[in-house]
Amino acid sequence: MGSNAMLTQMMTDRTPPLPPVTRPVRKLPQANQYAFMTQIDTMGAAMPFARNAEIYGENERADYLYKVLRGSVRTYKLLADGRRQIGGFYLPGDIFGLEGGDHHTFSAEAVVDSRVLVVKRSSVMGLAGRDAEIASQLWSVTARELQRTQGHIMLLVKTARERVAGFLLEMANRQPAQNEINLLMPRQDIADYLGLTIETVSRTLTQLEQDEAIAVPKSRHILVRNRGALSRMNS
Amino acid sequence: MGSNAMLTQMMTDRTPPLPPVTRPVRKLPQANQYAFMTQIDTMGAAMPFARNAEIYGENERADYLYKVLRGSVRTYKLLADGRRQIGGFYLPGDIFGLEGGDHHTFSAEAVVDSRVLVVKRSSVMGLAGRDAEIASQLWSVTARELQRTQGHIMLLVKTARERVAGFLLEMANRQPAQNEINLLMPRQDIADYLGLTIETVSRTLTQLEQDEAIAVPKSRHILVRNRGALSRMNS
DNA sequence: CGACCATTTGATATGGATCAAGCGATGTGG
DNA sequence: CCACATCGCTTGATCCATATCAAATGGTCG
Repeated sequence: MGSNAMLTQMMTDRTPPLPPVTRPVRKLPQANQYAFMTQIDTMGAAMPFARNAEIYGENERADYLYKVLRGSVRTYKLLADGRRQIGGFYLPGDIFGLEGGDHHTFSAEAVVDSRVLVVKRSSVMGLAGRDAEIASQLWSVTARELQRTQGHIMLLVKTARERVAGFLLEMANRQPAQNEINLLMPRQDIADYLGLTIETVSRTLTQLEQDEAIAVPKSRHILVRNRGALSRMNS
Repeated sequence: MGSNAMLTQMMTDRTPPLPPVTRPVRKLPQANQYAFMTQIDTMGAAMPFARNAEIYGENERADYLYKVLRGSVRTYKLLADGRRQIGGFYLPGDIFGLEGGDHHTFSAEAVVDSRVLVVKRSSVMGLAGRDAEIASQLWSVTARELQRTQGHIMLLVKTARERVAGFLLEMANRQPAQNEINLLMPRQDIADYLGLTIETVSRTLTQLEQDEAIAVPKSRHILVRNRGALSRMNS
């Protein structure tokens, strides 16, 4: 709630054109996402968010859309009894907050201190109305997000082992170093993403380590030792 | 696999313009979906599918998109060990098969004898490139599907009772008679949609009936007796 | 060093899966 | 029209994966 006022303020102090963003190169199915990103980069304002700071809240008006510049963002929803479901983790280059309705269905928070590009939704929609290329890229981003959530559904019906393995592969594929995962989020976030408890996540990681599928030199630093074994737990 | 050949054939025998489709009026967030539907109605061919017939298979090229005219369609994915996850149920007026990649990530089958409008994806994409209104509606359909899958995720992390209650509410909201649900699918489909077993679904329905939240005069015919009670199991 | 927070590990409880009948509709052939 | 096979659904008994409750360990920062 409070963040919307802050956003509006930030949006109006027209920050100078953004410096080129340095980010790890990520393999993406469609290369043209970069064009879209470059386009909207000039339309918004970069904003810093401290670790755990709210970016927007569930049920707020979805007047902006967002791109991670640095750090990481999680979207989530709270249930009546306090359970929390995380919808996704977003890394530099990822766009989030793009939803069908005019209100957000999830909340968004910074996982670590982060920098986020904030763009007025109406500007993007307006541009898409005039430029077919932008419209197509807007659709691509949304469709890719749809695919991601479908993959998330497939994770949630599996065993704990399979869920954790799937999560690790997903993360590994998004990191520059293919077999080295730097988790930016605590175990509780992983648990809430996978619909498990923190204890089960921890135990499962220990198991995977004992089975020599992974190594865990530090709790937030995981090495993939046997990708085949992890993959076999999927599909 | 086989269906693609059939589709191609159907698509080429240019069936005459479709007769106006009669369908129950459904409450939809965006009324303009109808415009989109009317537009694409003229672009494709109507095809019949028998109960359980495959409409397309996972990993096939996504060269077409589809709209249910009559009956019902389910999308699903099989896991290595034979488990089946249903991604969604589509009713008359619903569009399905619209995916980000160029290959389908789910398979689609008719739940009951159905009639489906089949439209070349490239035609719709081409039209969207020239007509901003169509492009916007294409985006809306995709974004709404994204919201649906997010709702599905929220279901999958709940208890059996909550999942079944959520499913019933979802179905009730899609039926013309708000408190009367005519299930077109067998219990196994419900189970595979909710990530439960058929036995658990059955037991849970019995429980809900004992708690007077619903009545089940026939196994495929459910009456919502206490919507509040069902809703309270959600959120 | 000590306080605090994140993570792991251990012991026990439980919701839903599994295994196994039973039951009620629907349809088919005699 | 009935006998009986089939299929979809329900109900019962038991088991097991993961949750819950509890405590120990480790890591970070003042």
